[in-house]
Amino acid sequence: MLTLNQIRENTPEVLEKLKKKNFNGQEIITSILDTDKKRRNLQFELDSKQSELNDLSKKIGELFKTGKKDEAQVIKQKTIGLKEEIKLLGEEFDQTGNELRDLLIQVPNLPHHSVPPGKGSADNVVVKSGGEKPRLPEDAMPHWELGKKYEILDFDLGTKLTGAGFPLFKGKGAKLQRALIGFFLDENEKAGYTEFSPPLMVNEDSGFGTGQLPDKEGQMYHITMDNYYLIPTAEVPVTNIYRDVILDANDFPIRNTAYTPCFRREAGSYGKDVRGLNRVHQFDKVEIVQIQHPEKSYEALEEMVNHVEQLIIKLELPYRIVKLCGGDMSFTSALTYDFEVFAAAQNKWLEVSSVTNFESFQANRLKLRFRDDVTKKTQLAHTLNGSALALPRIVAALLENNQTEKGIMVPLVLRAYTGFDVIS
RNA sequence: GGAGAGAUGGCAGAGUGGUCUAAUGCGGCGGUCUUGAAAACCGUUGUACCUUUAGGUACCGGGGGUUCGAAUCCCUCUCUCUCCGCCA
Repeated sequence: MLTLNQIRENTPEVLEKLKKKNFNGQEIITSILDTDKKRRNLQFELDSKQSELNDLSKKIGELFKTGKKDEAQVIKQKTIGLKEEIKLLGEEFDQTGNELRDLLIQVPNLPHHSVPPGKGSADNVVVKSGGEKPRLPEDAMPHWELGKKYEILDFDLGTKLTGAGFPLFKGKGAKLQRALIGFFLDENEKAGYTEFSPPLMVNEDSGFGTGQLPDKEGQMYHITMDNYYLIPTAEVPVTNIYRDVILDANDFPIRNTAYTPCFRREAGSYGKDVRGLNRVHQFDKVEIVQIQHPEKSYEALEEMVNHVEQLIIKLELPYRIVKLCGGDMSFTSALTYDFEVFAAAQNKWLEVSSVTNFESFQANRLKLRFRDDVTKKTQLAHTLNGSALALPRIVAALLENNQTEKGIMVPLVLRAYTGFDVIS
């Protein structure tokens, strides 16, 4: 959520930036400014009346104390009309406040100046690539067939237990999952991230804080009986730790990491790259989150990008880093780098991480602030997050790229975690 | 699931209808003293919004109500603690 100050003080600039995100904000920004003005006028009126009533009440109190009941009765009469006015004004004020909020949450975050223009994924910019695409044997298989062949991955049983998109890993497949999680967490810890193991369900406030609610409500599994949501990413609990928090400037940087299963309904995406592990309803992911000083958040973003890149390099996967264009970025993002690895048997690039600086967009919803050392005033912090890394597509690429006549070779860095070198 | 108690500032903790503009203590910050530090003493110490020389309004777990006036009374929800039951 943008702040009113951002919109009030730089209206033309805001409109210009929104255009880059393919969002025509002219109409909504105008009504935000109007509604804001209206709300402020109402507040001034309401505050004045309230102040008047408070004065009268004090007087009545004094008169009662000194026994002048008749005079008190006279003043009491005066408060009747005033109270009615305050009630009506209060209702209008609250309503206007709600209208303003409803408008504000519809405006996407402003893109960073370096975000490339563009309408969709075709306009994203590959900023770096690395690793080598493997040469596969003649009879190379996609990962869903490899999973069957080596009995490590069973989609049919997952469907039996739950439904489509809930894969079941078994034997060395299950152990590979555990190895990857351990490897990622250890690497993140070495890079200065503190490990968390958060709740997998969150309440409405948390869903709102990181921006999943209300707009992406249909993408989360909702436990209606208790009004909880299954988390679509660890970002939600791990960032909401800092909801309604005022940090000290020297608390920065905060670096957190967490492994969690992630649950996504993926409504509306049926039939689009959904084979095998490419798109599933439940998957494992290790997430990194940073809370930073506004002046340092882009440094932090680069640091996170470098860190994620190192993880992929250590897994020996061919990859590319993509800077998302204005039209392809998420609603909440100011700047996003996607990481894609190449799954050779499918001949496809699969997104395995999305590293984003939200600037103060989430912080404003979260009321996540810090106290400025110099001015002693509170100010919104910046939040960032990224996957380090999401497992299923990494597994897909590992299985496909590392298949040999002898079986699937486990990357060197994982062998201490798996306890085996090859899946055969 | 049943019964009871409770939720007040960074923390502890008083306040049960009218200077509450929230006591007091601890902590934090500034100062005096000191070679320096500690102790002692003095001062200061929440958030947000409106208007801005100065003010004003709201906030005592959330929401609603009674009243001229609510931290205080009533209703309701959430959470915490104690005991019982069930259970990994």
